[in-house]
This record gives sequence, C-alpha cells and structure tokens, in this order.
Amino acid sequence: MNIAKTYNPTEAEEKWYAYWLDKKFFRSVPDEREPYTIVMPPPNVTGVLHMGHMLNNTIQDVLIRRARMQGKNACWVPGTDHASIATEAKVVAMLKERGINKKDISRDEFLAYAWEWKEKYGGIILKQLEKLGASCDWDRTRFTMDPDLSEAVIDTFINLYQKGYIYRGVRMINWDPQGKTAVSDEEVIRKEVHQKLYYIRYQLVGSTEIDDQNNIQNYLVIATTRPETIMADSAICINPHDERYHHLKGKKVFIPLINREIPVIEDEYVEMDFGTGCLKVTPAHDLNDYELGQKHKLEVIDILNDDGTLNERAQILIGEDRFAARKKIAVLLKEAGQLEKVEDYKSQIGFSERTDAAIEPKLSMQWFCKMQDLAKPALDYVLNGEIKLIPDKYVNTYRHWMENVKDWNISRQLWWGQRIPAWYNEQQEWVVAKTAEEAQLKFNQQGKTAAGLRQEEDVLDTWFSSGLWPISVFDGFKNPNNPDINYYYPTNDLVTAPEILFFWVARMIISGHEFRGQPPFRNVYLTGIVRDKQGRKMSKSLGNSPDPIELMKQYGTDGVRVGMLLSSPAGNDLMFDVSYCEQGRNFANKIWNAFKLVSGWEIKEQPTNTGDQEAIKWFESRLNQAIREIEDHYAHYRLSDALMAVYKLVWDDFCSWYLELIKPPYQQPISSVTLLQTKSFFETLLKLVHPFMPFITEELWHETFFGERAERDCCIVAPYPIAGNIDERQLRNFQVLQLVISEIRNIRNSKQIPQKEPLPLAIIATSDIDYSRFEALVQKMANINNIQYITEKLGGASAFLVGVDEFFVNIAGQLDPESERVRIQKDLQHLQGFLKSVTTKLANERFIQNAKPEIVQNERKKQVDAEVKMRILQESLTALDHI
RNA sequence: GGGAGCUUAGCUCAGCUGGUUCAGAGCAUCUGCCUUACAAGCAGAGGGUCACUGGUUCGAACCCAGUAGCUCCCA
Repeated sequence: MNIAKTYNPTEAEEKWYAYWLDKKFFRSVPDEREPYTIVMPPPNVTGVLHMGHMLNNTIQDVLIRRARMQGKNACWVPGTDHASIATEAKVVAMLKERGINKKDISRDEFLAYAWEWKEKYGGIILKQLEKLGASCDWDRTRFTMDPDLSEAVIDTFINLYQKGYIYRGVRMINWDPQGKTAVSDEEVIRKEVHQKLYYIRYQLVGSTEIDDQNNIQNYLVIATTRPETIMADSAICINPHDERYHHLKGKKVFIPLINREIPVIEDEYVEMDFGTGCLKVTPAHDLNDYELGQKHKLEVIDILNDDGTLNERAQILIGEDRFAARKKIAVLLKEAGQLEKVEDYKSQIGFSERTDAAIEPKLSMQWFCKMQDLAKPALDYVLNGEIKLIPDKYVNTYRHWMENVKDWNISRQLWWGQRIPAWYNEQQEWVVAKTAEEAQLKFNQQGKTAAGLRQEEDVLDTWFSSGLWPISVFDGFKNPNNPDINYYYPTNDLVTAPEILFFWVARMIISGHEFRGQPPFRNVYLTGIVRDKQGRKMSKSLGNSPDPIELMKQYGTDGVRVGMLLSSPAGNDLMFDVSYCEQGRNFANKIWNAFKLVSGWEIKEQPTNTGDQEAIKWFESRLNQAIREIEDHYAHYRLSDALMAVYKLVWDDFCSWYLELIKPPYQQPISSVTLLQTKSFFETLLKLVHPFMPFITEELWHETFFGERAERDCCIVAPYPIAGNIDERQLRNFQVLQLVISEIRNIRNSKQIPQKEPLPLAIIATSDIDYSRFEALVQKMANINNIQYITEKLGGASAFLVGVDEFFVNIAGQLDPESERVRIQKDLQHLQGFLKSVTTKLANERFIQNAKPEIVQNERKKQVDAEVKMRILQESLTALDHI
C-alpha cells in the first residue's frame, strides 16, 4: 500500500472541493425530502475573511453537512450585503486616489463606480469561504442589492408605509460628520473619553442679587463639556427644589460672547448635585436638551453644518470645526472673564462604528419605522419558544431590548443602497410611490402639482434589506408562493454573533412575522467573539488576528476547523490560540496513520480468535454508545462537546484500544472477518468525523482499501451513522479489563521493568467476569506471558484490586514490601473514610426517610462493596507480614 | 445609574432534575519509552479550600442571601 507518511491537506482540499462542486453535492432544489436550511449571515461585501467568519461558517458547515448526511435536503444559502457606509467610504477613497471628488460627479456616475468596485472586490470573501470547505449552494448566492432583492426592499418600504409604520419626522439622530450620514443607535459605539468640564458664567439680565454671604451675585455658573455649543443655548434650567437658585426663578441671562438673552426655566430633570446645578439647555445639540426643549417650547438653534463645522447662526467662529471651536471658545471665554474654571472629566461619548468619528446629536428630517407594534409578535416568538436562542441566556437581553424598543431611523444620507421611494414636488409636498409615473399619478389624485418631481436623495439602512434576507433570498416577496420559499421557509438554524441580535436577528423575526406570518428560523445559535490569548478582541488595529488563509495553509483546513471548534461553546467567547489548530492537525494525522496501519495488514482467510471477537463486540457497543452521546450533544448544539466525543472515540477507543487489541503481531496476517469488521468501523468513524473534517475523511473514503466506489459514493453524502444496540455487560467487562491492563502497565512503569520483558499474572476471580475470554487481550496489551487462576494470595507479588477481583503480578524479587504496605494502607485509609461517610449516612434516620429509595439502596451497596474491598486489602497486609 | 451574566486544575472549559471519596475533559507539565501506523507519537503520573462568608437541607460545586473581582448590554 502506497500511502504518504503524513497527510497532505492542500492537495486533498483542492481535489475534493472541486469534486463536490462538480457532482453538485451542495446544490439543493425542493423535493420530497425534509428540508434543512440555513441562510448565511451575509458578510459585508467589503470584508475579507477574519476569524469571526471562520468560526461562524465552520459551525454552519458542520450543521449543514450533518443534515445532508442524515438524508435531509440540505440548503445553505450564501451571499453578501452591500454595507452602505463601508462600501461608500471605500468607493469615495478609490475615487480620491483617481483624483475624483464625489461632489463633482452625479449620483449615477458614482453608482457606476461603486458597482465597478463591487464586481472587482465583492466576491473575495466568498472565494475565501470555499477554502474553508463551506458547502453552500453557490448557485443561490445572493447580494442585498441584486435587482430582485432591491425590489423587495422598495416594495417592503411601500408596504410598511401604507400600513402606517413608516413616517417622516424631525428627530434627534446620530450624525456621523465624517460619513455625513445618520447612523442608527446600534451603530454608535460608546467609549469612555477624558474630557474637560468647563465652568462658564452667564450674566444675569437686569438687577443684581445679594447671595447668602451678602455678596453681590450678578451671574450664574453652568458646567458643560461642550462650550462651543453655548451659542445654541435656548435656556438655563434649574431644579425647582434647588434652594440655592430660588432667586433665579423667572430671570433671564445673557449667553457669553454673543450676549443673547435666554430665560431661566425650572425642571426636575436637572440633577442638583451634578456640576453647579444649573444646566444649559441646547435643544439642537443634545438629545435630553431636545426633549426638555420640546416640553418647555424652547427655540431650536442649530449652529452646526453637516460636516461638523459651525455655521452662521453661531455668530462667532463660523466655519471652525467643532473641536477646534471648543478650544478657541475656551480662550475667548477666559479673555472675557467668563470662564470660572476647567476640570478634568470622564464620560461616555458615542463614535461611529464605521468611521470612528465622534457622533454629533443632530436634528434632522429622517425616515423612521415605528417599532413598538412590530416588536410585539417578534418578542412572543422567542418568549413562547417558537424561536430558540442558544444559549438561552440571551432571551432576557432580547426581551429587554424588544420591550424598550425605539423607533428605527431607516434613512441614510448616502448613494449606495436602495433609494427611498418617496417623491417631492416643488412645494416640498411628498408621496410614496414605486416609480416617478406612479408618484405623478398620486400627486394628481391628491389634487397637488407634480411639477418639479424629484426623488428622495436618501437610501435605506443596510439592515433594512438584510432584515428581509431569509425571505428575499428565496424570492418570497415578488413570488410569495413560489416552490422555493414554500419549501425552505422557515429555515432551521441561524448562526450569528450576539452583537447583532437586535441589528439583524430581531428585524428578521419582525419581517418574517409581518410578511410570512411565520418565524424566519427555529433556532438561533449565537457564537462568541474570537479573542486572542490575552482575551482581547481580534481586530485589524491591534494586529492580533492571524490570517485565516495562512492558518489553513499551515495546519490544513480540517485542522483549523477543529481548532476553531474545540473550545467554543455556544455564546462563549473563544480565546483563540494556534495551538488549537495544532491539535486539530495532529488529530488529522492520527486518523491518517490509523488508516495506514489498517490498510497495510495482510489478510488471511481464517476464523477470528476469541480476543478479536471480544474486541469487536466491545467496540461495536462503545461506538453505538458514543454515537448516542454525540447525538445528544448535537441536539443541544454543544458542537465542541460533540467534536470532543468524536475525538476521544477515534483517538482513545479506536486507536489506543481497539486497534491495539486486534493488531496482529509483526508481519502476521489478520483474519479477514476481523478486517472486514474493522473496515466497517473505520467507515463509520469517517462519517462521524466528516462534518468537522470534511477533507481528510473524503480523501480516505476513496482509498481502494474500502473497495471500488461509485462516482457519487462519497463521504459527504454517506448516510450518517445511527446508534445500534449497546451490550452494557461487555462495556462493563471492558472497563475492568482496561483497568487491569492499566494497573499492570503502571506496575511495570514504577518498577522500571522494560516493556519487552513479559510478566506472569495470577487472578483471584470472585466476580462473574469470565476472564478466560480476555486472556489473549491482556497478554497482548500488557505483555503478560502466563495467566493463572488462583484462590490463595500470591506472596511476593505486586497485587492490586479491580472491583472485587484480585490480581497478582510476580515481579521476581523486585517487590518492595514496605512500599506495597504503604500503598495498601493508603487505599485502606481511603476506603475507611469512604465507608464512614456511607455508614453515617445510613445511620441517619432522616436520610433513610427522606432520600429516594434507589439512593438508599445504592448507599447499602456501596457499604457492602467497601467492606469486601477492605477485607481483601486487610488480608493482603497480613500476607505481607509473612514474607 | 439600570439590566444580564461570569468566577471549578497552569490554560480553555464540562459538570443536566442537590445523592458514589464528585471533583471531570482537552491542552500544557513531569517520568519512562525512537515498541515497524503515528515523536504531529506511545505508556504512565502529578495537579483543585469548586471566588469568599453565611444560610436552607439528612446531604451543596449545584438552591438562597450577602461580599469581592471580572465581562457584556442599555442609559
């Protein structure tokens, strides 16, 4: 048999991925089988594969491959999303490099460049997923801006508008002055920032006042982190209960530098112990102030331009950037004697997820989606278990969010994306319509002019389109009754990150309910965040993320997949370290070598011997037992546990025990019956391993050792193993046998007896185990040359106890009675403690009364067992005295 | 400030409905082996006050309360 010494992943990976594609194993079309569907969370079209994708897509591939092998019609839909802000930023950057300014070109020209960019770079991440072995149905690849999907977005917008969910309004929004667009609350990242708190004097209008200390008080002091916004102040607010400021009630003050008059108002909103207790109210530039302003009907003065510079309403520092203005105004205030002091101050500031610019609260006309009514049924799906979150600790988080949901700002001041289907006339009146013609018609119907018709400039938030993903990928909007959507929807599992539970998952559930009356999926598996060894999130800026493609080159794709999964329980962060991949690679190598061993055996037509029979009988049961365990792990989405169970089954049970048990002596043939059995075991193992390690399993599957394979006889579609009968007695006997062998090896080890030197074994068997059937196995595994059954203790031998049977290894004078005694006494002591705890328990009446009968029964059995063992050990101790 | 969660071996994590002296796995470590499948390996071994303090219970890693430390989400 000509087989390489170690497994060569690269070759196998290319070969089999191409083969699978060629044979269309990933392709899914509706048929009579049970469907199993996953829609891939569409990665950002600007993205390149990172460790998070690796984890996420490995999990999806494991699930989909297992389902496929289980005979389900497995469909995994891949795709990308158009990522408005990120892509637009990339395109703007590309144009800049070519010397083109976005301002100088038309929307259509810009979009042409954007599509050019998308065609060129947009497919990278999907190609990379192929390397990972992702068995997606690539024929179904979708992009959120594909014509059909875009149309679905537009239709949905119109539909929601007609139902009254979408409205237009001036709101305080999160403005990204760098991206020059609004971003949703979820796209704002809060960070703690060191700032300064400026204490500024506002001169009172008119009379002077005398304070408690008889000082003339002709000003008040406010504390703010944003002195550059004082020009936008509409009022000063005090708490009505604040006795320090009763004298200010009904007064007016001058804004420093510009000397505009503003009133002092009262509201309990003001915290008396924060700052000075006087709050400047700036409705245009702070959310809370805006609400306060609404309540008190204050003037709204917006002094900022879209790019974050001050406008003419500021009166001073016009054209300066907000941060430059802050520094300058501090100087101006100081010069004017209005700056009392400056303190250091730490606070949370929002930053744009995309551009990292400090978010500016800004009043703006935006499109909103009312969420409260939509959220209700979406919450219920999760609360009543129709959709399961895994792990379920996220149910609470989800509920909290859904119960306190705020209206969703769906408009973005960008060009790349689906343009909002709203139309304005020259009067700034507007209608919602799919086309210009329809808009015109609508204006006319309303008796309004359609003159100067122009479409809304803004596009819709990307999440608006990805929220439709599970329906739109199956064309469920235009053709709500098409065979695909009817067959695949609702999908089964969604695998995604907890960070986008609300961004995305909640919105898919909302759309699912709204447009199909059904949830989009049954289970949401939330993966953790991939972190580095020190627990830091992997990021480009830290440079602590390994390149996945490099990793796969180095450890093999199978190795990396195993590495990713080994320590990633659902919802828990994964402290990634390459050593996991190493472990994965080693596992691949182990399987490879096991195959090398088995495939190299000479066969002889001869009956199996007893040892082989027992080993086969045992492994068969062990295998079935393991299959059940693995099933249970899968059923609970404990993928790393399922993998570990497979790992141990292959490495420990199959390689370390089974193969060693049946391994013929050097250059001796093996019985054909045993080999046939082993071959079948091996195939079963390959199938169990396949979802985790698709490549090496497929490679070995086609080795001629397993016989000729038909063209479509591949591991990827081989029927997934189903657990058969388990012979409990055989498993128990083997546990004893393994302990015996282990004890003998231990004696050999501690006594420094060479491996090659055979030893004799004597047994006092009082249990019901028929050791004669296992003689050959013990001899082989522990290098025993002679087994005797005795009834009297064997003096001068090293003795040990397994269960209630006693074993003696004659180590020819090497026995050290003293250390034996110590060992036995240690055992005895242990048993004494054990027995004591059992007997006190049994002596306790309340235990007998309260504990379940089987527990009591078990305690009695423990008592008897311990007593028997102690008697035997005691006898051994006296026997030692007679040497 | 509000909410959720975590703390078990050197590391990463299991431990379901309290019931073996229940403390477990993988990796790492140590010892001995180049034994014809595999040194990317084989055979053994050591290692923990289950964060802390109380309580409930016949019985607590598990239930309850408090304390400390950490993480995440929201404001």
